[in-house]
Amino acid sequence: MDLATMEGLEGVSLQRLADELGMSKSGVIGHFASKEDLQLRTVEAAAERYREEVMERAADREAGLERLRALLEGWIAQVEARTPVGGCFFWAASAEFDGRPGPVRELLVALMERFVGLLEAEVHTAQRTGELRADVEPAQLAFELHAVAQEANWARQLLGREDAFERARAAVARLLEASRPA
Amino acid sequence: MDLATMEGLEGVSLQRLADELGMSKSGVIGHFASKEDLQLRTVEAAAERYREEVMERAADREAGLERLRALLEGWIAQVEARTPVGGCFFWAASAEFDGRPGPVRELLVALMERFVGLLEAEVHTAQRTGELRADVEPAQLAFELHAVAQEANWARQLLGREDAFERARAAVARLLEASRPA
DNA sequence: CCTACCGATCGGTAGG
DNA sequence: CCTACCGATCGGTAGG
Repeated sequence: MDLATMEGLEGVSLQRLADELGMSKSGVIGHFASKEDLQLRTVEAAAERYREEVMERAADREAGLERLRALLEGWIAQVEARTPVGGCFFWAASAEFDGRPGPVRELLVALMERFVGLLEAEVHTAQRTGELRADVEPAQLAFELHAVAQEANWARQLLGREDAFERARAAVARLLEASRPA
Repeated sequence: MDLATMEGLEGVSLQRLADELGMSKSGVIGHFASKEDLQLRTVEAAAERYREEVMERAADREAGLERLRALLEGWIAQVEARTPVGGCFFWAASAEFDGRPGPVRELLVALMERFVGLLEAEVHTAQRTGELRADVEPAQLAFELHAVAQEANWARQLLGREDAFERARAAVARLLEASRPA
């Protein structure tokens, strides 16, 4: 996961991975059916880590606005903890595979749709509890929340902006506040 | 540029480019000092196209809020015109090179800082003309505006969301409206 | 898990 | 602009 975030999933060659692990190339490939299989399992491992560190912790919080905040803060904190070395695995993988058809792209699409869908569902729940206004469009708010989180990763990884995650937190807080009932 | 946006700057091999152009590999390499030189010139060409299609057109508009809107609409329209084939060159190149030190990364950083700086400067101008409130922080607003534009590219290229650019336009309009004087 | 090997492709050079 | 070639590396296999 770390290698793939920095050098790309395609950039993790079997030999390179073998050197990193102190074993032979055939020793590595014995664990995977092919390089594509290695890539799929790497994406699955990143999804599992994300599920544990972000989704499960948020699931303990009350459904609605509180859980929505926990999902976003969990995402931000998790990526922040991985900077400057690598940053967000899914951001890097998205850009690498958005133009390459195949099972890796399809898996990434399914995972990202699930996460964006979770944000949308939590906005919807917060509307039912009256914590967010009914005239807010869940898909639009989820789009903007996800946008500022991804921007934080971009600004930190490419530009080295140390304040990127604080900017994302401020934007999330303002977006949610602007969506509250009068 | 088109090949690099889809397959990555590293993925454009000299042989691949030669095939595409119907010439020999040595014929291609004769025009460049090295593959890194080819990558640098590709980034420069993309920056030049961006300058012509977005920055120069916006420069004709009145400084302040109107020019800020023109910069953002120019960016959105330019990337929208290139989808679904490839999307935004700089988004793809950012993710590919954010973890690779060297002159290509440095060039990308300089270009992206210039563009974000231009947005910030235009916010500042709009504050001086009274079109935007003085208590708005230019760097924070520029962060959020840039975020929704990048998110549109991500949502369209990876998820195939046809409404991504309309969502970005709506978010830009709302962000600017929320920053106007009471 | 290993060594040894396959054909293909990589960036780049020599020489014209 | 070309052909011909260099050593290195790619994913993957054979055989143990």
